[in-house]
Amino acid sequence: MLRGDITSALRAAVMQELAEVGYGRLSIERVARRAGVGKTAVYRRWGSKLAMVLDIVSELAVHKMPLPDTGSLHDDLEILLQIVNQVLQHRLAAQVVPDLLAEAARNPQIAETLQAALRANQRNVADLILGRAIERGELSPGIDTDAAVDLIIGPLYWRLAISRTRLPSGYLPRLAAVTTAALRSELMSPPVPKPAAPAPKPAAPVVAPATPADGAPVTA
Amino acid sequence: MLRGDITSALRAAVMQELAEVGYGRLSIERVARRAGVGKTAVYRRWGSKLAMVLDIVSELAVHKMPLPDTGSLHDDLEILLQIVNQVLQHRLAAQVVPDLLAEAARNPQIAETLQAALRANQRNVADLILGRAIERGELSPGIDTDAAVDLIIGPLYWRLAISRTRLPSGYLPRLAAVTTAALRSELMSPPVPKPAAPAPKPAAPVVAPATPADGAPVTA
Amino acid sequence: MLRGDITSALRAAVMQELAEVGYGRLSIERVARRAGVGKTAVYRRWGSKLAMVLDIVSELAVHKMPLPDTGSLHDDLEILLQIVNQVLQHRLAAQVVPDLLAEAARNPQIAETLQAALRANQRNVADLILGRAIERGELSPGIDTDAAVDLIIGPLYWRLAISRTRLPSGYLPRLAAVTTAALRSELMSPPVPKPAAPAPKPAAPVVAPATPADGAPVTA
Amino acid sequence: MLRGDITSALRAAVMQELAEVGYGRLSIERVARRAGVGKTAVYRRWGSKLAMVLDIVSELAVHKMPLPDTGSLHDDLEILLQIVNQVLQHRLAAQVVPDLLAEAARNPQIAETLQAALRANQRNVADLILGRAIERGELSPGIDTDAAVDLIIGPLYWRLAISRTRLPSGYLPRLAAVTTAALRSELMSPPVPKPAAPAPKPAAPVVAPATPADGAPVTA
DNA sequence: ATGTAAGCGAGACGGTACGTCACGTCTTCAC
DNA sequence: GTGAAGACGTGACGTACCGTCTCGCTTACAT
Repeated sequence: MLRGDITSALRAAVMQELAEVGYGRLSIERVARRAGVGKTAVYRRWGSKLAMVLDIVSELAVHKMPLPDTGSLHDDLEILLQIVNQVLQHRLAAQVVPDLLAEAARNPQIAETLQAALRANQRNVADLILGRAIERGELSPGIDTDAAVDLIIGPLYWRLAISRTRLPSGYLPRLAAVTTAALRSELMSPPVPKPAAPAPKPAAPVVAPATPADGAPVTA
Repeated sequence: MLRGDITSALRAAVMQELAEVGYGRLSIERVARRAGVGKTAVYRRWGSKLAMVLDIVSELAVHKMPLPDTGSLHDDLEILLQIVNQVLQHRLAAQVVPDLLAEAARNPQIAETLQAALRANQRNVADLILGRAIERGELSPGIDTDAAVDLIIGPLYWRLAISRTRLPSGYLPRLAAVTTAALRSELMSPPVPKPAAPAPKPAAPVVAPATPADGAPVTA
Repeated sequence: MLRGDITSALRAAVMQELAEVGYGRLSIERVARRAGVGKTAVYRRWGSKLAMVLDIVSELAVHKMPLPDTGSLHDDLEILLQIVNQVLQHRLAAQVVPDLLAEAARNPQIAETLQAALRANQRNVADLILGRAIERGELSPGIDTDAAVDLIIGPLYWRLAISRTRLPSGYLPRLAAVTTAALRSELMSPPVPKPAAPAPKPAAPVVAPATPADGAPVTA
Repeated sequence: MLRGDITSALRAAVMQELAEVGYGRLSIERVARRAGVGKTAVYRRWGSKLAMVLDIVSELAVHKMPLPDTGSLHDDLEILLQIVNQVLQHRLAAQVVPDLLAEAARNPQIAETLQAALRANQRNVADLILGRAIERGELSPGIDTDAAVDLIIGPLYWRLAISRTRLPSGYLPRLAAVTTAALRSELMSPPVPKPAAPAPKPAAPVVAPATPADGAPVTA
């Protein structure tokens, strides 16, 4: 008969701790202390830090977000970007999301859970917005949907989670417009990756190994 | 008179620890043990974990990466994407970069150092590739260079560091081509954010608050 | 709520460490390791190495030893010498006692504790055995009890703790007999220190300063 | 060609350190610092802390002390006691001697060295004073010389090194007289350890095991 | 109404890491 | 070659948390 108020307090405490110190430094002890609760109360609910975080994060992600369906690719995209913007502006999410994504690179269970959450949640940008656009004939059926998702989400995620600089007014609509145009380009369909001004064979020699003695160059 | 070989061993150990456990869990003791060295050897070089990581990361980032200068925006972009791809494919970088970027959201010193590294290192994608393209007349002088950088880097970073799925053959050239086209679009210059198919004023009301009880929705 | 079994393990470990390396080299870390216990378990019980040793040694010393009371000075002495012999033959005591006594010359707290332990424990050879002998008329009431204690304990302690050579059979009874006779001698009562063959004032000139340049001669 | 002044300074420093912290805590570093000298200066002279201490202590002990030879056992003893008193009153010796003797119980090399020093130095109380007394007929040839040494040295050592209480005036002459009488007693010759008031065989049962659970009783 | 089960906090336990200090060893320079 | 200087690994310091585990206390359901 676990007490619900304690469970809620723990959930909130976990999110705050995740934001403040990240998954790596998150400790059961701090969570319990923050929730004003004994450590046993935590272990009675989840067997480990990982289980605890996975459970809480999964549950949160399930909070359905409204999927846009305006009938036009451009409008769908603009609304989607606004949603993403809104979510990632949230204090907690802005800290927790990149942290968990980074942790996912180390911990397969986290990666899996996040993937599952994304998938269950949206079924997805790709499958819905793009799918509908294809059905409407706005996009070519041959489009590489993975690459399309990169184009749609990538720039905004980079700006919000990495650069973390303010968006100038009009940024989101402009990004929506540019992305829409790019997606419509026939370049997005794999068969003919022929660039406008072809660089015959530029690649390998131009790029030096770039790997220093012992470590890896840190650059993005 | 610090011994160089020990310093190198420590540098390598720090990178490996960063990759394995992340900045949050990185401990001086483990670094020293991994490098086969006493803790004192670490403290003789850096006063704290933060100073150590900042120094090592800065130094690594300084390893100049060759900046493309082919004379055409498209070719520059393609080469740039190849470089980024190459760097982020590296085992260590793939783990360390997102981790440090997430940590940067918490630790201003890390944020600052990473920014400085990026800036010093490239002076930058924006200032060079874009600048030269503008000089050549390939891009409008009024272009929002911040947004342009988001467009260039965002999709590939998302794919390599977040989605972490394999790139299909032809991905990079296609991305370069699409991005080039998008940058050239008159949409990228702020004055006239008039989209092709304008969405009159859809924004705010469409998107619900989306903030659950205590936490934030986890979505990207 | 400290666990008694752990306290016991620590006590034993302290004694063994004291025997092996002495008070000077005794370290909390080794004690804990030897007891198969965390350092915290030690610090939860005693605040410092000194407090720990003092407590343990005090408690051990309190283990009442049976005080002889046979009705005759000689028998009391013989039994006392047997007790002392038995105690100092014990592996641990043989190492720990001289070590702590030497340390006591440096550390007043140790000196005090040892004195207190001795006093509380026996109330003492002087006050009891000698006292009863005086009451019985076996010894003169004017006897210098301090000197008497020196006579009683000194030879055996020297033999067991310093010379550390085996006792020949009959040693203890003989020592008891000789000591008894000496104590009974009228020489032991201060008023008349007149020796049999008095050496009027031989002392000073015969004995050279004997102090070398920088150190002191090591002799006993 | 090691510099003599530095060697002397080191010798003095070693003795002072021995007195202040004892052999266990004595460290090359402190010795060198105290002598105002580099650590290398020490290691060039002695290979280890043990070798250093052994060498210095041996050399000091060799400083011949004048052996009394007055022609009477009592006078010899009184002078001997005065010498011992004088030596053990010396600040350094009072600390160093018991410390090294305690350490000798752990370290065979120290034990051996001290024994050798004593032997070489005196050839000895036993062999000389007692020997001469036997030759003069003052003592029985059958006397247990080891036990005799215990009787001679033990009480004073106990008083000076263990009890460490002031000697009342007349203490040494009285002790010399009592000891002389005791040595002359026919009890000191093994064959007949018959005591005045014989306690047939009281020993074993009277004395309880006295060994507590885990440690050893600390008593002297 | 009482007994039993379970949630709860408190906190002792063995660990790990902290940042510092002292040490014995070894190497590098100045004389 | 003698000396000082100091970097090196080791190990201990006393503290702080951590995850685990064992306690009494209390609450609440079932008898």
